[in-house]
Amino acid sequence: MAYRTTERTEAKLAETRERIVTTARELIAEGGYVAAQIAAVAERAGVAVGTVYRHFPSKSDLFAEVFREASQHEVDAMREAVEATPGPAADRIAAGIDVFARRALRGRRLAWALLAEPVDPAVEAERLHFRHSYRDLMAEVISDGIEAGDLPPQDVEATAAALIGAIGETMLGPLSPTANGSDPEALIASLINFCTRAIGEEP
Amino acid sequence: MAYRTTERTEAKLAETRERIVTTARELIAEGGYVAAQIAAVAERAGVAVGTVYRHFPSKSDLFAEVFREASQHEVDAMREAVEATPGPAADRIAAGIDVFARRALRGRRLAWALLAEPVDPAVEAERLHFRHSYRDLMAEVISDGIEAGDLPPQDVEATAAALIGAIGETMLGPLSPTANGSDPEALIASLINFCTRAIGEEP
DNA sequence: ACAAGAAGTGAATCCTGATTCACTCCTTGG
DNA sequence: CCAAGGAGTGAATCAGGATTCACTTCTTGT
Repeated sequence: MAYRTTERTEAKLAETRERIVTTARELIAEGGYVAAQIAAVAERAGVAVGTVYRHFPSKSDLFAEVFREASQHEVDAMREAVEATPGPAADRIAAGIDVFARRALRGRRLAWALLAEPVDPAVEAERLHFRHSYRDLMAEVISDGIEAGDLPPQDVEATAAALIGAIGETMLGPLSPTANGSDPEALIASLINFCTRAIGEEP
Repeated sequence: MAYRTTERTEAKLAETRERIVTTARELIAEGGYVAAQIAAVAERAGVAVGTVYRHFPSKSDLFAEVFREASQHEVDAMREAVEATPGPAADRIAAGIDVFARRALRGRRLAWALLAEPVDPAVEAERLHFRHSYRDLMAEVISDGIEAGDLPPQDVEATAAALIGAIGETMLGPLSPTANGSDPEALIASLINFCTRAIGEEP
């Protein structure tokens, strides 16, 4: 045996892999899944098609990873906002939505891809996980609010799911007024009002 | 000239066309767009593939029609419920949601396909129209409510969009508790509570 | 019964990408 | 410098469906 990958080589490998993932995310952010063919990723990343397959067994696997990283990032941001906010449940949820909304406004395409654009089953599984995280985060805060007496009793899961739907539709859905350049600040304010009322708090 | 289609022939033509559309809708209701290949539609409808193309220039056109009919039907049902309900805006919206929710529970697959499953652009245009109709219906009622002093002033469009999102997610989305057999009645009640609060009415 | 004009048929073709793999190029340890 | 063990390459292959079209089978009016 005369060849065994050394640390330097490993690093180069990892770098290439990373570049592929990053490129894939960029392409999705620009044109959604349709624009993210393996050939396109390879070209933009400066490698051959075969190289992509040396790092990922299939397209699904590559995109599952892209998805996982990107969504984790989003959820972390929202969680951080929620946890950094003191006060009653309504305020904490408002803070979370605010962060979500602003992040979604930059990078609509990517946000939409993460939240709603259809993909193959393997990637869909990642999305489900992602949505669950969002919902659980909301549900947790609402539960606390109910216990503290800030919010009326309610089906926490259902409320949380409905909140996710409302947020997604308002910011990213086909009905979203953000599509036609209306004032984003006003939209965010409306959304927060809506959600605040919806959980049972007077705005 | 020795042949000109007669009334009887026309009728047979129309019947075949109708059968194709109906079959396509059934297939979507059973397995979504993936299950609705032209070949499958043709076979189930008892015609040859070529015949489908004699009636519709392309797959998109066929499904756009399926879509248009089905969604019109849904919106009509909701509109009817809203218009048949007297009283304050909150009650009317609750009635609309109730109808939507119950219809969605039967035929989840079709409802999801209509509302959210990804499709090609031509069909997507129909969906947009469909969602707009829903939103406008909600928006109209909310506006009336505000004018009548039943509801607080708010961005009507944004509220309506958020409602659609909340309803869709709750009843059909991947987070929907309906997926795992929880009590549908309770879910509908929660949803209506949520929406009622969200538009600014005490439940 | 016949010819013209349509409608029906489905095997063959096309298209769009994902996936493979025989071959070339590097790295490494001896 | 050499041979072994990977890593990189991209043209060729596959696959899944939509779409076509040369040919067959009705229908109708004379």
